[in-house]
Amino acid sequence: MSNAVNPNPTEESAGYDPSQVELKWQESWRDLATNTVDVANAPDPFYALMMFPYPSAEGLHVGNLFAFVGNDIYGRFQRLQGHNVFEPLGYDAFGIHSENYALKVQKHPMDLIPQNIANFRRQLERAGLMVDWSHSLSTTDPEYYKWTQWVFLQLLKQGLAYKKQAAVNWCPSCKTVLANEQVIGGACERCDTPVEQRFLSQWFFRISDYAQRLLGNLDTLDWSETTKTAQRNWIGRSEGAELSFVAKRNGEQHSIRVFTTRPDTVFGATYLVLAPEHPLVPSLTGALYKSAVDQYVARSSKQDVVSRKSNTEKTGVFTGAYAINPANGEEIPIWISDYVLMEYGTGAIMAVPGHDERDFEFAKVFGLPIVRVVCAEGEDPSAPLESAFTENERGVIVNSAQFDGMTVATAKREITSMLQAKNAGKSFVNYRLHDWCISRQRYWGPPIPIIYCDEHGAVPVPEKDLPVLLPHVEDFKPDDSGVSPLARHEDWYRVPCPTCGKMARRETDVSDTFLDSAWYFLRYPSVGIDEVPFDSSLTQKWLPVDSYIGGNEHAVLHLLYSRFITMVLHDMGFLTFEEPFTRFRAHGLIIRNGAKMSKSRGNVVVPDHYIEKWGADAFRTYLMFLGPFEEGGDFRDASISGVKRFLDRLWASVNTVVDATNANGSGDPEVMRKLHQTIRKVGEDIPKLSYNTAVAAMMEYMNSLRRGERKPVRAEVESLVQLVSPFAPHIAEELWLRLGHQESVFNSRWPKFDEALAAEEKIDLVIQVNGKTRGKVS
RNA sequence: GCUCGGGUGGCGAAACCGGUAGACGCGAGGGACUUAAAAUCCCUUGGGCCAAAGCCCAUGCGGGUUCGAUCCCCGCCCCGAGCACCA
Repeated sequence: MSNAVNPNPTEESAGYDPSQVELKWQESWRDLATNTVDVANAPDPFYALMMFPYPSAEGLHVGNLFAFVGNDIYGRFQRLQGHNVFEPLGYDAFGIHSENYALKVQKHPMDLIPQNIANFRRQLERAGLMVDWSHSLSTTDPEYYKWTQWVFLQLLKQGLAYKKQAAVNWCPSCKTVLANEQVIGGACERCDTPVEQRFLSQWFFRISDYAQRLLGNLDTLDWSETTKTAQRNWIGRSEGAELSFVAKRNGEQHSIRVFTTRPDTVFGATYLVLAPEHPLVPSLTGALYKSAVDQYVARSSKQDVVSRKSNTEKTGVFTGAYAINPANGEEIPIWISDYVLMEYGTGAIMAVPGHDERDFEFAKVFGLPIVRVVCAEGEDPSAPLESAFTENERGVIVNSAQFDGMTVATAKREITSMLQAKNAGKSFVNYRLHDWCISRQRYWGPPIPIIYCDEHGAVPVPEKDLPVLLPHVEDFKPDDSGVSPLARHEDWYRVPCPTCGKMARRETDVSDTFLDSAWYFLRYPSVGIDEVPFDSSLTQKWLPVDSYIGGNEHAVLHLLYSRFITMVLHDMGFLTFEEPFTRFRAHGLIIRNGAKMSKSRGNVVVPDHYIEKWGADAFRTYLMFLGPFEEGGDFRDASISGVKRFLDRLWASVNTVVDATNANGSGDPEVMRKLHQTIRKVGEDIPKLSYNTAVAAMMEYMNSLRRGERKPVRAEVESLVQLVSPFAPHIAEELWLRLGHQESVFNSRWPKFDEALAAEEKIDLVIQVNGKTRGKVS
């Protein structure tokens, strides 16, 4: 006999060989369509959704798998509860990511993406997910993006899509426009290049019209609190007042509107500041000041956003003009400074240096008057301010005529109504949320379905002509002309006007990837239906999504955009609900050596060889055992052996039962009690996504099952197999079969626990003296 | 700066509603089996004092409330995430 023998005996019942078991069951699930749902006829639908991945060339990494497995466990558990669980999975394959990669390796994304998808599919199947592959999709399929274009046309129809010439964030490295939310600290979120300002004509969605609804509905959603907070911050509601200051110049009156959260301090407004881009700047600037103002405006428009926003010292110029403070009739100077942003509020502020740090700093630099209008109790109202007094909780109004002595809260209200009576102000709620710029001057996305005609302007492509196919062009490299590479392809670009038939031009921009992902969950149940984006009865049946799991990196953008699109489609009568995700939980991040996994850091861990070595079941269970699902953790392979040992013991215990001639006894009372406690514990933990403690509980049970020399009986192991099945589906399926069941364990029902049995039988009475434990009586 | 998380053994972590802190796993130490190793199985494992029974200390730091605090309150320190010249 040769020494190079296979360490694993091949005899069926002898040893546990994960890969043999797993491949066998994966094939069986495929053949028997175990994971496929009859979407039209499911009596008890449950939609368990996971955020779809971007199919990168590197393949699925353990961070992705961690999230998918977490969702899979939840889905399988719901199935064992008797629901018809729909767990679809597709690919978010458009976008700058794929395009940049394609450019780098000099291949066409239309060739690359299918390869990547095939690789992902292989990895996902190997991991044993309960995915219904008959309802998969890719955002790059024309039969999908046809409807993405349709969504755009619906927003256009509602007046919620509009085009404007706008200062946009331009990434000089990616050579494209970025949405505000893709600019992180003034730099491109993808390549960290400082972002510049450019003026381009862009398509926007009026998401800011929905700010209040998007904010208000959050209170009704069962979502991770962290995610809701992030959305609230992003929407950024500020309550205050909009005030008007009148300025005169060359006999003309100009009303300058400002937004403030502190109308109570208006008596302390000693000057106004306009953003350099403010439209009134030219008409307010006096002849003497023109060259200084022009210079300043030119300088700030050239400056990139990063350095402008991180300017430490206040800079600015005087316009030569004055305005009247509507509260006290005083003339106050009008300045220009880049610390006032055109994008927020009205692009102009009233400066109250006594009670705003930035205004204080500015006033110090330019020697402008600082007036105190709020005092802490007992303070001298005439004492000069050393710094801005911004605390308003215990402030009292001073130097403000009849409002003196009021609290800040009262003065806010009273002063606003006084100004309103003078027609110089009103209460106003301002939001930080900006309209969503969806134009991208790139190739790899769905073309925006618009045709420009000299006579008829921007004409929507008729719905019957959708999709506007993205042509397969060899030359898709962006340049810095500011127009999409598609503009260089005349045969695609020139097209007759749908209205008059004269030659016209296509819109050459493609839409933002976030639009692709803002409605994909509506499509899954209807995959394969050509006539509509989502069939109304299927949608009625499956949506809103019962459980959505995804990363918190999408807490703001993707989730906000999806909610917005859903609301719009609801308002148009396409949907009966206005919130797409009933329940959302953010999973934690799997990090490696203290850092997020990324190719550039070189710390990406691919699951393939772990699955090969330990098996998908052990790897899945290990990932869940690593730490709390909603917190994630550092990836170490250290304790995977413990999980594997647990599965080995499970295998051995169940096979002992299978091999025994008479294992049908009633079970050891102590063990049975523990079993029922475990059934209860695991059943409580899974819905809470407390997977690590569920695994611990099963391990604990395994320990008590094996105590002593005794052999387990059927009653002691049968439901354990069911408890394990969401985590380790293959081994569970195999053991279930060996226990003599004809049907899949996933067609069985989650075991019930016996209340009385599961209750603690012994009560430990702890004796404490002066709060210190002094012993116990059982 | 503001808003959320979080800080517990050598490590990952558990602890319901204020009631035996450290379940479960890894690692480490010891033992059984073995010619030997691997695998498997058993025991020990927060720190300290003690021959032992037992006692003391311990959940980032300092106070407080309570018969009793990892948990509640006040004041700090550190780590992570988000927002940020947002008026």
